[in-house]
Amino acid sequence: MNTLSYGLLSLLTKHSRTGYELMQHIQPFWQAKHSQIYPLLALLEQKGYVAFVHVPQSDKPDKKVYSITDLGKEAIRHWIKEPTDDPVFRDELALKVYCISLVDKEHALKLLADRKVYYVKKKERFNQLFDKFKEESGKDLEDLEITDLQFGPYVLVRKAMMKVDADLTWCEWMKKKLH
Amino acid sequence: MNTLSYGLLSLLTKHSRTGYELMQHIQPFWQAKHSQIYPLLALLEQKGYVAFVHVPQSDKPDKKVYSITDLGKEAIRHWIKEPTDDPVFRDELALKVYCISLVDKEHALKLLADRKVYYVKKKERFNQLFDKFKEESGKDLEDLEITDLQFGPYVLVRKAMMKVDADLTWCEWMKKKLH
DNA sequence: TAATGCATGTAAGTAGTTACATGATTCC
DNA sequence: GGAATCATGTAACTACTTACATGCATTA
Repeated sequence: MNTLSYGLLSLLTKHSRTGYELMQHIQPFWQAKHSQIYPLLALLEQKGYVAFVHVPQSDKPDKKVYSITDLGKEAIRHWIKEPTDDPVFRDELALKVYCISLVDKEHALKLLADRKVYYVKKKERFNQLFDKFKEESGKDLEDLEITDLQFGPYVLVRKAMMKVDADLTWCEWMKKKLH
Repeated sequence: MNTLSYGLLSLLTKHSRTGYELMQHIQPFWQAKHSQIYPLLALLEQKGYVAFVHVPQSDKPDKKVYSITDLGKEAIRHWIKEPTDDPVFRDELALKVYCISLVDKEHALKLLADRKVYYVKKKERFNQLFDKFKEESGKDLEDLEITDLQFGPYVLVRKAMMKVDADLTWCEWMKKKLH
């Protein structure tokens, strides 16, 4: 069982989803393609950690809706208590910035401007997610308890928002430094 | 040529280093093991992007000190101008936090406390790096120009410091939420 | 009419990790 | 006496990406 497998189980604790939906919703936390997810779901099903129902559709392709089993929930509880891997962060931009003195100011500004566009889009997506949370849960988000299924996803959105703000602050700081 | 290969070239623009040193210094920007780096250095040497001198040592194992060639610098200038890959961030903690409602408050606090230790250590390392920069460059770090070889590494340390502060802020915020 | 979204899957390739291998020195 | 650091390398494995494959509906 690799980390992504546990990640898929984790997403299924909130509600049932198709492989396609899992692929979409895991993106903010773990970048994975459908070609990696579908075989893992088959393995999870073999092990009895998930179960699926086949749902035929007429306008769209048929789908498999996966749910987590009690065995799957047990596996998750065990996993959470084990030591956590250090986060892995790989950014080509950082490697380019390291040797930025090799190119002129214009190219450096282009590099930064492109990345800023990426961060701004990301921020918008998280803002939308945040608004969706506000709609879904009737009460004030700040009153969510750890026992609430929404708690985890909510605090993760807050984490992502804090980080993207730090990234944008750096972009602005850099722009000023380059005049 | 993969991204890590360009990363190695990038580190060599500052000064010559051994494979072992490259492995150590690329860690903050790109996590890679020596077993991945040594074969890539051999390829870079074959292509004429780097050159090495064999340095025998008596107390420690002999080493190969690599330098970037003019051809290597050309390759880097071309790479910087090409579109940059989106950053990849994979954090097992995020996946665990997603389904944190499955475990009790004590386990959640343990999870957070462990990660805080990791971030505090990281912050210390960056503070030390920052101090080393201050020593090395005679002038005020804020006066560094893009043409200065130190500029890139310096702004990256600042980026890392901003991000680790955001991470620690989130940890504190979480701790309060969990009482 | 070309692209995008929905929806699943496999095959082939690249990237990254873990383990094996060696050996002196230093630190606890 | 055992672990960590320096220093290089290869072998085997796992994880991840890209490409191939299908097909209908909607949108630009």
